[in-house]
Amino acid sequence: MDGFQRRREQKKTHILEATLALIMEFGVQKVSIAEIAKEANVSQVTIYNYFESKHNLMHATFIYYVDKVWAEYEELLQKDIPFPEKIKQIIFTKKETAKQIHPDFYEQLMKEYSEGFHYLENLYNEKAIPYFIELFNQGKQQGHVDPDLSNEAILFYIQMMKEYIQREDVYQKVLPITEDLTKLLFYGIVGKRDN
Amino acid sequence: MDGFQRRREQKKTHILEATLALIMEFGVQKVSIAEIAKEANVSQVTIYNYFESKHNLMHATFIYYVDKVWAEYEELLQKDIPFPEKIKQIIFTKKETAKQIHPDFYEQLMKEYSEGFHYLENLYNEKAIPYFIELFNQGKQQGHVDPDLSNEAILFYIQMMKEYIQREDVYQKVLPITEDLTKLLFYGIVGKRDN
Amino acid sequence: MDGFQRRREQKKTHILEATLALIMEFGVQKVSIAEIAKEANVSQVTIYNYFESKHNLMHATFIYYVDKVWAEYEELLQKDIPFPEKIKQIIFTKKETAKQIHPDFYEQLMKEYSEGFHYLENLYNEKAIPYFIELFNQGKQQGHVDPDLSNEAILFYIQMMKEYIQREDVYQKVLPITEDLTKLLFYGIVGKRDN
Amino acid sequence: MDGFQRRREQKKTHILEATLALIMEFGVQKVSIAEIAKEANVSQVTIYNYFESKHNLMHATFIYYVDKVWAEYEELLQKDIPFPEKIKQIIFTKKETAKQIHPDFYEQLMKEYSEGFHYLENLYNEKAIPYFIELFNQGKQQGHVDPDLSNEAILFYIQMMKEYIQREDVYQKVLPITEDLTKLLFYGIVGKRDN
DNA sequence: AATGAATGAGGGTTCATTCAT
DNA sequence: GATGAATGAACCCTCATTCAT
Repeated sequence: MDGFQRRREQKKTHILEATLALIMEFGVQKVSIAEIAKEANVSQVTIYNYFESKHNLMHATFIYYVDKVWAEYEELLQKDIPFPEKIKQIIFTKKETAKQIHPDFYEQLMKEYSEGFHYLENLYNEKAIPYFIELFNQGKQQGHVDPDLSNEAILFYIQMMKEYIQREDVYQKVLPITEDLTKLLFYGIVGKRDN
Repeated sequence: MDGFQRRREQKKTHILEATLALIMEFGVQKVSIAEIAKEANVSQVTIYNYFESKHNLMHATFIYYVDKVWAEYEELLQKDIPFPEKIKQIIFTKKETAKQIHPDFYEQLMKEYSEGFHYLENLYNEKAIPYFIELFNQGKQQGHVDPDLSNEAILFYIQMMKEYIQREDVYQKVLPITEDLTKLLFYGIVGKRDN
Repeated sequence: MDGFQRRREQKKTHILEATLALIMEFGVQKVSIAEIAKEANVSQVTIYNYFESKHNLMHATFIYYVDKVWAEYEELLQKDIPFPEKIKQIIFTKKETAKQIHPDFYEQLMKEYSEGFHYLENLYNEKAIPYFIELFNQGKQQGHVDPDLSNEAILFYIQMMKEYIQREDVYQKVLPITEDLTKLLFYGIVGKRDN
Repeated sequence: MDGFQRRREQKKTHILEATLALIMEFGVQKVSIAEIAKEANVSQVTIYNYFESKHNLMHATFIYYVDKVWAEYEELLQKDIPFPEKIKQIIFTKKETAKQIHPDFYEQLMKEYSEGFHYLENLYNEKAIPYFIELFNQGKQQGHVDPDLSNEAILFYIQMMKEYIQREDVYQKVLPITEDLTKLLFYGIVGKRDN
């Protein structure tokens, strides 16, 4: 990649960062191209030169975001720590990237940007899922996980806790009850029967 | 309330229903006053005569919606059925009203319509919470619930499952794993230790 | 039609007149909605309330124009004057409406507004053509027209002269040679063989 | 002209060809500099380096076009064939160059590019007209043309038929009635009196 | 000399809101 | 009290043209 290309990529990234920041706070619809241009210190047309339309810009921003999240995630998955600790970290570690995520962002991802969504699903199915399956199977062998539970259900369950807990409006309430939530995760509402 | 007042209330309700229907499908931002007016078969100005601004209309619609949901909910809470069954119903019964709820709806509720949000919180704190506390306490006494768990944590947990499962994009995936999710709810990932 | 409807129609006509005037001078593309709004003393949005889009406005303007032209034309066709005189008037009478017609107008009619074009063709086929056929047949019987010529060819020929002569850039040159052009029309370049 | 100059001219011609092709299909207004640049495989700025503005580029393209048309035309005029045959060819021969001409092209020529127009008129007056005058005079002497008709009128007449017939929307209709149109050209609507 | 990048001005369109009847 | 009509502001997008390399 020559100097031109590199500068171009840098600027693109710059615009994507600005877009992401604004989108996460205000949502896709409330952010105008004019605002993005201002935030990124470029003219509106420059954005069009790079991304052709608001739709495309949003699509590209999604991809950019997903890649970023995945990069952070992967690191955690590779860590060599005991099973229960890893599960706890997966659920309760609030990722930098997800901090200020705006619900509208996901909504748009689902409804209007199906391409972006497929990209996400692909990544998920081909990289994340296989890893989790392996993780759960290990957990079952080591006696940390009820072997009668389907991996799908466990994955769903963990995904649920993770996503819900990261919702900005919810996160505040989680902190004081983290310990109890961990217990609920492992032993349910019936609780541990340690006899 | 005289005839005039009653007619006025009817018309208001009519507008609120139309607004709610549109909002739930398309979200607050994508629905214009013109569309609401058309759906409700009134002129735009009539809406302004009743609600003064789009903001106010949305606020009123939230209140209207929350009351409606609560009415449905209350019924379930009063039912005289065993504890585990009631918990399952609370979580897995998909309410009519919530069926097609649009994420944007909650978002707006949180961010822009704090008054509406406070109304919701009030209702929740003063009516729902006390009932749940009572319910959990009973559960603890009957041995269905680990007495060491805080009520806040259990409530949070149940709320989480309920809300997450009712997300339209999620609901489809839940059906085949309902049994396992129930087990997870009661016994956690470690599973039942029935010895 | 009540007062409201009538006022509405008047305003519509007003906008159509303004549009027509501007279009004829500058062409469809060079005229902006903003300019039309100014010319008609309404806001841009009012135009959208009536016509929904620029495309629709142009379409309506075409219909309006065609009807207008036809009304003028019909009058001439009904006149009770001798055949040669009528032909000459048809060709050389410059109609008020056609005075400042802009080529772009026809072009758009052809290319983008096919509905409008079909309207025009219908009118032509069902009203104008039958009259001409009748006229030419009379002309042939009275010895004014070569009976071997097809009516289609004659009609084409007359249409050609009429249209070409009314082109603004051409009209100026026609005046001094009107007499000769009449001779050419009736006798061709070979000229009259009055023996 | 040295090598630099020659390359420069080639590039200019290349741009002119691209411009002409696009203009003829879409009209002056619908073609953007960006499109021309793409079609000609140069950057937009290169076009500005050569032609300074869109206006100038269009002007140059007109000149280029006119010269091209004239070159084709001249060939026909020089042919040594009988008078009636030559007239017919002049009118009915559809030139390659004119095949896909866009009405907008003429319009712009008339309204905005008066310089280009003068160039055309000059060419016409100084090269074409004298030739036609000579041709018609020969025609008159040979008895093919009514000697009472002014050369201006005949020229106008032929020009009219030629231009009208070459209009793309018209050309289709001409073919089946070519024979009759020829008769009309030579003998008018009254027809040949061959007694 | 040639290019990629950037831009100000303007176009069509939509929307929440007000005016006038 | 209810309505049709009207509007200013804002939005997405395009284009001829200039800047910087």
